Amino acid sequence: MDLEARLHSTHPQALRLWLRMLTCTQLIEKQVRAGLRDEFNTTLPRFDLMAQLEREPQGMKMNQLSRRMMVTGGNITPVTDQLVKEGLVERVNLPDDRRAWLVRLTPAGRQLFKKMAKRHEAWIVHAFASLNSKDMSQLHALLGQVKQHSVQLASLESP
Amino acid sequence: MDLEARLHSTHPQALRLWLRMLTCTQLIEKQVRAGLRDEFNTTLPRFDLMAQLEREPQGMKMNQLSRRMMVTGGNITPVTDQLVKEGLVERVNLPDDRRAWLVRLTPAGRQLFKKMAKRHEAWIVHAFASLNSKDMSQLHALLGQVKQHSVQLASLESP
DNA sequence: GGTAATTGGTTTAAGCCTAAACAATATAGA
DNA sequence: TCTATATTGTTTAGGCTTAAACCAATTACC
Repeated sequence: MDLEARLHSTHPQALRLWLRMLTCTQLIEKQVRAGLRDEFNTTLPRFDLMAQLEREPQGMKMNQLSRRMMVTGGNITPVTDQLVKEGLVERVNLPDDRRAWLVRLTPAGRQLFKKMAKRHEAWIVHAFASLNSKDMSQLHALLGQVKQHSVQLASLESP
Repeated sequence: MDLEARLHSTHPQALRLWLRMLTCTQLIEKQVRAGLRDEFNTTLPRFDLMAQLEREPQGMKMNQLSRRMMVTGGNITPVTDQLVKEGLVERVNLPDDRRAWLVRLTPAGRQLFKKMAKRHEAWIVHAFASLNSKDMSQLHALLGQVKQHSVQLASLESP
């Protein structure tokens, strides 16, 4: 009873593969969102933003954040606003560029993120628990090919 | 410069795999959305709804639609409204249940969907063009395991 | 037959997302 | 220098999404 149900038997392999991949991603993503909501009263975009910042202790510009998170710039502003309001993130003035901010985790943000990341990791490990290590690296490699191809296409379109 | 960039080397295999899968899905989905917008001035949810209806010529109840599309019920109403306004879909009264509608494609909707489906299929085939047939069935099988596991988890949580 | 629980669809509030337009600042080149 | 162009972040309008509350109709069961 999911997306794959609509397939004609004549549809090509790629279409079946795509719908299955989409279903998997949606199922896992729903679980992660539900966990973040139920256990931490937060959302996936907020978690993702914090995850990016955790990797860059000196902070990141809004711009960098939107590229890393693969979302448009107009998205980062309200999510950052919310995290600032919660005291998890701060905006620092950049002396050499008065247009830009440097966004970084506060100590409270860093501390909370550690807890969230641990739970997040557990959910993901659980989601892929039916695969052994060899399966996972095979899947990783195959998706690597798909990703590389898609990235090339995307960069051709917007040079 | 994407989601995977934030990984520590110590993060487990499952997390790396998940982020790569997410990146792939997002890249392909963005291309599909852009295509639907640029070539047909429509959106992915509208296309998905029409795709479900195309499989069921006699029509579907709103309820069925939301389950198949894996979205909540409140979602189907405005998307259906829009498609009705465009004359692509119609709501038919159900004689034996006055609460429910039967939603089905109009002839115009069916005709347009055929064109869109053809293009959609081409985009997806293109997205997976870097994989040969054997790769694709391997990927399909691995994702099948992941899906089955996730579906079981989901059904345990909401019985 | 009559109440209770369920089901079908809609509405609401809140949040995320995009594309496009915008203002402020920075940079490059004549 | 001075102007054109690019970059940075924000805002806007429109649409999707969810959870929760809601109403109407149906079904189950006493």
